[in-house]
Amino acid sequence: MNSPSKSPTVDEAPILHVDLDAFFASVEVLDNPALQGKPVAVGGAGERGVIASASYEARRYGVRSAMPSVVAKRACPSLIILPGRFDRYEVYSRQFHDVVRDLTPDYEPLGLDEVFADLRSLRRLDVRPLEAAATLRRRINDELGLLCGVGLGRNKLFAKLASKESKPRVVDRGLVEGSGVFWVNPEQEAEWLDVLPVRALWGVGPATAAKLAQLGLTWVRDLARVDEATLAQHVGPAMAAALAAYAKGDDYREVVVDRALKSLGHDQTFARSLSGVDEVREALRVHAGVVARALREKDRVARTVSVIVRFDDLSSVSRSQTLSFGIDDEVAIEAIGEALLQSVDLSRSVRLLGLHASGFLERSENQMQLSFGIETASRDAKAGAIALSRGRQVGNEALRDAIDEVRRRFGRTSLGTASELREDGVAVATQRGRHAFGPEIDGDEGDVTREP
DNA sequence: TCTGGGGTCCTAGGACCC
DNA sequence: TCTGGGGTCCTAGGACCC
Repeated sequence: MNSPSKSPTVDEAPILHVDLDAFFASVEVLDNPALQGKPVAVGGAGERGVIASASYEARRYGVRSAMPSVVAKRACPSLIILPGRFDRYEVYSRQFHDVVRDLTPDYEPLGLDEVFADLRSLRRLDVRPLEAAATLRRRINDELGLLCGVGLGRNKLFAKLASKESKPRVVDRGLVEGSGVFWVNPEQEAEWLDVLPVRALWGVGPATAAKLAQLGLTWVRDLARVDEATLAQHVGPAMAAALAAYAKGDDYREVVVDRALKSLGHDQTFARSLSGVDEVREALRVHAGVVARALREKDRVARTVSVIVRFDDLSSVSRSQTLSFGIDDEVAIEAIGEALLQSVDLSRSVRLLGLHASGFLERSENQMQLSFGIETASRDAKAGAIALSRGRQVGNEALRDAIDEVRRRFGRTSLGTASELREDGVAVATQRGRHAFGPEIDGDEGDVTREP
């Protein structure tokens, strides 16, 4: 479908998409050459593990990412499943971004192993997209030792489809080489869309595909014959608008440079489900440490804390609380988390516990929030400001008020833990000892030491 | 075969303000 | 006295992406 005689200009192929091949697994092979040529995967090896990345040798046996590890192991008994080493992948990811940045600063990462780039600012330099893509690919291979596919197109939709097309494919357990670089010529866009299942579109997963199937919509070309209002009744206005655009080959998503982080968190599925309040609380304490350290590392404070609990039947519930000020320390995050958990039925086995922070403020904004609180007499912010004036980052009083607020919302006598509340309704976390809310919290940047 | 962990975005309902 | 509509924020849940 490529027209080899023509080399598009930047205006004909403005968007580029790069996707590293089998990224995590490839890094593992680079770090341990003895793995070369073997079926390797990165993921959880336990009963509840899933595959995050699989080498092409593993893919020949049908191993795919998101596949449960037990299934993968059955498909490929010799599969070597390694735990993820995300610090390593981040090192490679940064090098990958460095190479892309040499081409253009107008790029947008997606996860660790993909980027979109907008080439239009290179117009005056007479950059030819196909040549630039080939150079990019060669450099990534030479300098990082990694293979990748590069796609070019009029927009993100076609650039991404093109990079996928450029990749090696498993056919009848054999590996078929990809072209490495692929461009969807605008004249051929319609032909492309004609043969594409809706499931191939960005944002169409199993649930949306099922809804569309009920409407008799299987192919992208089918989408062009329903009106957007009808579509919206089934998939919502935003999805309907996106699908209607994709069906015409349009995609209004821009390449967003420096997308701001909006939330961060930590989730863990336990090899053995937790049972009882004590086990869940202990896990929450560990989670709070992880989240707090991540916040401080990224120099953020968060106003909103959320917990998510998934039970053995895979149903889940979430609870969240937004404060008038931001926090970044484990004691505060844990305390809010504990208060939130009080309205969750912890008599059921807990398969997964998640703790998330969002609603970020800059540290300077947080100070303003706290100062402003004095004027508005907002209860928690005022208390926080008073505490701040004493040299503390967030005061005990502010936090206590925030926790009281959670209590008001859910009621004091929540499931499971009511008997463990102190009579004055303060400080859930003080159960474990003197560190929780006592005056010894001085809000410095160091970790609060805790008893084992 | 039975579903991870890092995230983003959307929706709907309720509270609150104007 | 009863009533409106729009905007914004918060919460809970769901879907999706890599």
